[in-house]
Amino acid sequence: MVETRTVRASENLGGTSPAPAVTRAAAVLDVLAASQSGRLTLSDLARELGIPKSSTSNLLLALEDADLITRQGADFALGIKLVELGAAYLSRRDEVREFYRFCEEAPTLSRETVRIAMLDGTNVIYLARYEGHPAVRLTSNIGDKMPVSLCAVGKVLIARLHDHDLAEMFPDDLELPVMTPKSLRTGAALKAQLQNIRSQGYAMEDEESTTGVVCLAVSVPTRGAHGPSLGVSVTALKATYSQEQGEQMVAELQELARTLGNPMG
Amino acid sequence: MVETRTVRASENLGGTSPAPAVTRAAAVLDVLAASQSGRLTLSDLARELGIPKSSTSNLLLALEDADLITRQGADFALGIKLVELGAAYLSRRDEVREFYRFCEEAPTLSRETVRIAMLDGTNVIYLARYEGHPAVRLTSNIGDKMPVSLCAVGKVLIARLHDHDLAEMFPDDLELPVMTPKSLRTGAALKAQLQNIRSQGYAMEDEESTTGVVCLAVSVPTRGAHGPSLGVSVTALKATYSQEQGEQMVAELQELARTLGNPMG
DNA sequence: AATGAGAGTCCAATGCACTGAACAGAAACC
DNA sequence: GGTTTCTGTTCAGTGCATTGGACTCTCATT
Repeated sequence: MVETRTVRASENLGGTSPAPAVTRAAAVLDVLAASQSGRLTLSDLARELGIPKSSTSNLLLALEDADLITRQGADFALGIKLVELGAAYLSRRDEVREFYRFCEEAPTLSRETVRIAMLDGTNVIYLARYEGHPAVRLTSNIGDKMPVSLCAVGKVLIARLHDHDLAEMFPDDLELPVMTPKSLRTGAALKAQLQNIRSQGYAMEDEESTTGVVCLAVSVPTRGAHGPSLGVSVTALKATYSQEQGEQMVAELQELARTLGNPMG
Repeated sequence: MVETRTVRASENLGGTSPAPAVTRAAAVLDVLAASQSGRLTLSDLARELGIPKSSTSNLLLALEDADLITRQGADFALGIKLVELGAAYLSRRDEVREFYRFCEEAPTLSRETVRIAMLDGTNVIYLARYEGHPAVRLTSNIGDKMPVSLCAVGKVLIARLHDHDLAEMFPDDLELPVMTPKSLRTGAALKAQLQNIRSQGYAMEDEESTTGVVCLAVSVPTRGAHGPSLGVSVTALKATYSQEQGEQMVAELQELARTLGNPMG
């Protein structure tokens, strides 16, 4: 945490930014979310954001007033209102409801750990998790972010993008985050897999984020003009994973994806 | 939705409000979260908030820029960033992690549906849910809000408050929200239960929010000076519920509460 | 076509939110 | 005790964000 980023009106190059206080307030939330302990003092935040303490004080008062942050003694932390707003977002996505319904009734998936995720830049965010049979106890929670290169859903979702976008997001020499010895290490390695994923219609992750764990994922056709990129995945233990079981799970995932893509549910 | 509330600097009576743009931006999020469809146009929002369209436009641009809202054609909706921030909040609460760990290992609770919630005004917000044996398929999700009068956790949490606070929050003649024939209907009825809850150390909900379902809840001792009011609850089917089973579950809930209240986990 | 009601955008004038510097309190150091 | 280095708060001046009204565009209705 050495770098100090300045959030000024001039930040958005190419145009003057409206409501700079809002932009800065959002930056406060980001900094709190990214901070190790989740608790920072006014001065910490002012330093981190590169804005005067007096201005920061005003921002924090307004944010606290709106319950978006809480004051804990001298420290500030994210507020419970954010959980509530996040839940409000999810409650509007009826894919989530349909996802649960489908998982409960699917012959194989109903006994597995299934997740639905959406693409957000070069990460995926998990929207819901179904745990039919918690053989695999996941550490990831709803709302958690994961680099696309490290999970099957991530790979299957970026496989939908155009090559020139991919080239921009993942230059050949880009160093990817590494979590296990099997993690993909460069943009080139990642892009090399995509053609294969496109032709077979699903993606696989083989111990790339967690040793001993494999994932299969399928992309959900975008419903409507403004929908996000969604994908569904199953997580299984490598030790008990078999080819036939994998094929069955992919088939059910594909049916789930079709169901979610269809506006009637 | 007839009433139009005006969000001006003078809103916070008793003092001028700093960073009014932030206060208004938070109001935008609230309105979107509260709206039926979750999608409103710029003009809708301007009307609802009682601020000029041009100002609203600026707010929305800034919010969109921060990913806190998304534009879907002419409509605006809550953004995925809120889910992410909500998850960041939860990830910092280590009570949640400990809650899961405890539930998995507890003899009885590990096979039940258990939740942890926190008090937020006259509502509780669910922070996590453990589903050991999904006999009871809950419709509530993490981040969902519930009036305290309708659930066991709510009742056990307000039982900790002082009488004068209770008198203010729940006047005798206050009409409470009703979801089943057994729901408590007035502030007086709610307060009448509290003395009993205090003396027995746990609260029960008997088909007050969902017919056929009972809940037991215990309050978690507040850890540290600035901690929120937390409670844990089990949900069971009334049909299969027995006295002995209830006693066992209360005992385990109390142990869970002690564990969570203890700073070492 | 013509009209009206809705949407969102634009821009100059202006009033208020931001800020810098000075201030005060707490804690840590020598 | 004195000094330094934190913390957060206060306030008057000023520069920029806000805003009202005019504008454009789209879509129904007559």
